[in-house]
Amino acid sequence: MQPHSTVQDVTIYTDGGCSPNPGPGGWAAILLFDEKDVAGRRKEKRLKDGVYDSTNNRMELTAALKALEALDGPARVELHTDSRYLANAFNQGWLENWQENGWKTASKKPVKNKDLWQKLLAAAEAHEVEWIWVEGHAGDPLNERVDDMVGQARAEFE
Amino acid sequence: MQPHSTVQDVTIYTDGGCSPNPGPGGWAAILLFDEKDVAGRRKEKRLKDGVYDSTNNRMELTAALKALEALDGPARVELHTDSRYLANAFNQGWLENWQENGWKTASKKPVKNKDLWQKLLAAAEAHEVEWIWVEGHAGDPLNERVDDMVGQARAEFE
RNA sequence: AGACACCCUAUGGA
DNA sequence: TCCATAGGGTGTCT
Repeated sequence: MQPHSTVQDVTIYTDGGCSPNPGPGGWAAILLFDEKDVAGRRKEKRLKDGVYDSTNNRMELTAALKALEALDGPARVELHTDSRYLANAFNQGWLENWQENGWKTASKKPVKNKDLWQKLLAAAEAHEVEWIWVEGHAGDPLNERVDDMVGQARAEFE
Repeated sequence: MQPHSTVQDVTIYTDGGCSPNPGPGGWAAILLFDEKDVAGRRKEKRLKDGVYDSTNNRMELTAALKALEALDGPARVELHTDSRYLANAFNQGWLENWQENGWKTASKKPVKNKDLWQKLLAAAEAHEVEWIWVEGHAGDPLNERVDDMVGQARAEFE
């Protein structure tokens, strides 16, 4: 046995959507762990679910939240999302500003989806998360898989 | 020939914008006269132009200025604008205050666009102008036309 | 603190 | 083409 860091590396792909927006929605996440299974394949977890009525952005946030909550212990995470809304909130310091300003946007209006943002902050705190924005139609096979899963999840709530 | 008043009635639609703001800008105006042409259609004048660098507010003011300057003789004018900046300057007495205070704002700072405001005052003096504020996306077809013209004008200066 | 306008970005859809 | 969900900013005034 080799010694190993207690921090695992995880790559996560997330997506979410509603049709129409707002309306029935779905989200999905694929977690790829560094650990291998007995066959030598990268361990993987897949999550998906839906709701009868939501918004595209809430589904994008939910996908990331559920993925982070599905981690067993502290992890170094690369989380891929096609949502600028989500990626910029972390990468452009939006969340820090909102927390300092009492959750008001730059135009002094209440930040939407505050409940999810706060859960997301709590869930991300335990880990070292890198938020990676990926262009919507970038052709990455993993992203196409997640997209399919969102459609499947959503279909059960139409 | 019928006798007619020397004062004509004119309805004017104006708009202006920059993209980005500040940046390349355009303005446009549609003037609808009461006179009919030989086909019995309301006579109409359309104006538009652009500049390489300006601000949204300067473009809104310019649209109104150029429209008033395009009138042949004294007129009763209904001028439609979606700019509160422009409409309030005339309707809320801002301009009167500025002239009395040596072109200082309520917070003692120099009024911006003084050059355009002064030309506008001069141009409006010859007429009886009613400044009508219209909500930006009110769905009025004439306003949509003017909006299109602004885009066209601006496009030549990008 | 308020208002209007001008935009910029991405996603989700019809 | 259109709309909705969301954010950032500037131009201007009271």
